[in-house]
Amino acid sequence: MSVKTSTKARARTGGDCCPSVLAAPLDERQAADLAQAFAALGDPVRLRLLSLIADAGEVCSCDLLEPLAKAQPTISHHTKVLAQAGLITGEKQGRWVWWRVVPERLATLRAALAD
Amino acid sequence: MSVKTSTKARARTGGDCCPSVLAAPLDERQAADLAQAFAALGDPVRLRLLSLIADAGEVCSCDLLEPLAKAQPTISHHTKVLAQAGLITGEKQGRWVWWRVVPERLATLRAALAD
DNA sequence: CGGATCTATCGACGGTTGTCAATCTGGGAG
DNA sequence: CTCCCAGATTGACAACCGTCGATAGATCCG
Repeated sequence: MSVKTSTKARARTGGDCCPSVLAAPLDERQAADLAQAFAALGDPVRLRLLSLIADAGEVCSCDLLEPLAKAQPTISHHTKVLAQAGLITGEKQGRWVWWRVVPERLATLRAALAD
Repeated sequence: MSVKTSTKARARTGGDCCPSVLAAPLDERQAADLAQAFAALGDPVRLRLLSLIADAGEVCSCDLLEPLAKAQPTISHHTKVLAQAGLITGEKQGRWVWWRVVPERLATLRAALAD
């Protein structure tokens, strides 16, 4: 199976770098990676969370509690999911954690939806 | 709060047409709509299913059973989820249902990940 | 009509997920 | 050192999700 997919897929998608859903059938590995990222976006609270971080540039978790109206462990859970999907990154400074979006990861997902 | 967000958001996103996660904080409605679509993409089997449909242009469900190695009700379930998210559309012809992708919906999601 | 085929629906089962109260950790502030 | 605060972790619970066997509906063929 590797022979069949490699030639076709590489020619159209450029290999494993940035697979596209539309260009050629995904193998299990690519599908699993992309699915994890899309699943992270598949929750309204996380989407708004990401949106708030993007809008502010840098946000500490404490600033997210009020606009999202969720308990602190819930916010912590969601930031963890987004971070594990590579969509945000957190830098600890003193007592606070400063969250920022990872534009490259978003670009990867955008590319996956394009041909 | 409606005053604050309406002016800002409309100016940067063009209203409810094609909201962007990065441009301005999403309201609950936009977040819920986008989250449903991204959640539909958040499963490896559905991603590969979408990929197969896109690659073939038009596919009947029976051609999806073998490459995905899933039972027929499972395939039917996944096509339903993708269709409800607006990502694919099915046209019944005789005994078969021909599935096609909806490029406009994918474009909406791509726009949501851009600024 | 009767049998065959494609698809959708139902019911059930196990696993995952979103949520929060309670608790733990670690880094300032006094 | 002690207290306080930001954040992570744990445990628990309900809700949801992916999967499949069984079944039902629809359509074609002989």
